[in-house]
This record gives sequence, C-alpha cells and structure tokens, in this order.
Amino acid sequence: MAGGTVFSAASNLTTLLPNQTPPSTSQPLDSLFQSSSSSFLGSRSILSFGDVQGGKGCNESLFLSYDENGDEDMDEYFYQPEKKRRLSVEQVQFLEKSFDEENKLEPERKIRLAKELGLQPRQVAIWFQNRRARWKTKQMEKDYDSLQACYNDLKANYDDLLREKDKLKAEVARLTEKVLGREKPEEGNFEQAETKGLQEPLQKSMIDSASEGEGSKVSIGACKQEDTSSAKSDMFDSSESPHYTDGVHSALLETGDSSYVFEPDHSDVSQDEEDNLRKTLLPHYIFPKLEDVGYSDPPHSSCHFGIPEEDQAIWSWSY
DNA sequence: TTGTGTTTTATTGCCTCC
DNA sequence: GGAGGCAATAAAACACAA
Repeated sequence: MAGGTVFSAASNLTTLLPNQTPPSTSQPLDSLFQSSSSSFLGSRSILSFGDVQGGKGCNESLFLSYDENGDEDMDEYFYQPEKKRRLSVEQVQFLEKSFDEENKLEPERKIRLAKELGLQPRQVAIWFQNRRARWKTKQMEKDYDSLQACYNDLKANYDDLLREKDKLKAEVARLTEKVLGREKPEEGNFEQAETKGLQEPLQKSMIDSASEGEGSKVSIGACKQEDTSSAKSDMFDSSESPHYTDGVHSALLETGDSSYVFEPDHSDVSQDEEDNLRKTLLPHYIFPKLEDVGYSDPPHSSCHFGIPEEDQAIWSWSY
C-alpha cells in the first residue's frame, strides 16, 4: 500500500526489536528512530488532549513521563519501541461524530481532522477504515437478525396455513361422508341431486369454513427487510390478491367443478405423498430444491420464499 | 496474578479508478 | 502508475474470570 510508508520504518523497528528492548541495545538503530520520529509525534500530540484514559493502561505512564518529567524521560520515551497507543476518548468521540456525518474521508477532511486531533493524517485514515469495517460487521449482524426474524414469521405463518388446510380438508371429507351417506338410498337420482340441491349448501359450507379461518389470515408483509421487497411483492401478488375467501368461492363457482367436493383425494398429490412432501420440505424450508421433491419451477419463477408450488396454492386459497 | 477472550490500532496485499 | 478502499491479519491494549 502506498499510504503505508509513513509508519513503515517504525513498524520495521517493531520487527527488529523485541518489546521492552532496553535503550542501550537499540543505540545502533538511532538513525532509524530518527527517521520514524514523525510517527511518534502523532502519538505525542495525543498528549495535548490530556489524560482521558481514566488512569488506566500503560498509555498514561508513557504520556505522563513525557509530559511531566522533561527531557530525560523524553529521551527514554523516544527509545521505546514503537507501540500502539489508543486514541483518547475525546479523539474517538470527535472521530465518531465525524464518521456519523460522512463515513468516507476526502483528503481535505482527513488533513483537517488530523490537525484538529493532533494525529497523523494516516492515523485518521486508518481509524476511518477500521470504523467502516466495524460498521459493516454490525450491519451484517443486524441484517442477519432481521432475516432470521422474517424467516421465523414466515415459517409460523406457513405452519398455521398447513394446519388450516388440514382442517378444511377434514371438513370437506366429513361433509362428503355426510352427503354420500344421505344419498345412497336414492342412487338413481344422485347426480341430479348433486348438481342442483346439494351443490349450493356444500359450497356455502365450504365458504363458511374458509371464512372461519380468516382469523389466521397471515400478515406476510411482516418482513421489513429492504432487500426482500421484490420477494415481498411476489408474496403479495399471490396471497394478498382477493383470493382468500373469494378464492374459495371462485374456485368453486367459476370452474363449476364440484367434483373435488365429492372426491377429496382427486388431486395430483395423494394424502400420503403430501405428508411425505411436508416432511421432506420443511427442513429445506429456506432454499428447497424443488426438483428434489418433484416440483418444477413455476412459470414466472418468482420468489415464493421456498414454498413449493402446491403449497403456494394455500396462499391463494384455491385448495 | 495469570490466562484468555475481545477490542483497537496498524500493516500488507490486492483491486479498482482516474 | 499512483491513490485510496477493502479484506485479512498481526499485535498491543484492555477486560475479566478464576
């Protein structure tokens, strides 16, 4: 890095000299210390902020000996191997404030901050660099938590819907049993009765059942993650469109296909298969491989939060 | 006091942009 | 090609339990 030249001599000293090397052993390296003195000036200038370390840490002794004891100790100070010195609380606060205003550092601003804080411009640049890295880490943690919460919400809603679906299926089966049991003595007239007299009450019953379940209508928009906006809109496309109770109604009336009322298992996937699918899919809830469970990509291939195509039908209540 | 984990300061190497 | 940014990393400083 080109900008790393300011401290390079000092850092080389760190490599050359073990920590706490007595001054006498470093005499031959005086010239190197001289050449690195500029880096010490940066740390020295921290003194102008006074002791803000709360009296803790080795910084204090270093700084006080330089501050209060004059040239003798100053020599000793300069013979100390290069050590990292923490910035004072005031310096950090100042930098934090500046970072809040703008997390990038233009050259003029860097110089200005360095002057105001009594630091090397490079120190200011390094501080901003590290601060940006910390900010990014925190941001990623936040994003992770947010996505985790979003996932938990969706999973809970999905489980609710599965329960609701089972409940409705049971209701259909029960009603079917009832109807079939009642109609058996008059098998000859069954078709006529089915298409006329019975169809409407059954449909009404279905609609009522679905309406009962409206309490479990999910708030899919709970996910506030900005980056999931497209996915969210997909969810709304499939679930917030007027498919909920009307969907049941339309599924029954628009198609005019009442056969499933009398044949609950007349679906592409049998109950057993469906149960297996459920077991298979849940562990892969986030990114299920649809082909692994026998599902192909939906035509529009929009994001449905990993809910398989069949179960997406739940969201539209077309069952 | 000491061992250990965390935070902060700084370096290095690579990449991108002008 | 130089300047600056970033990721990875080193190492000093610090916190804290045992």
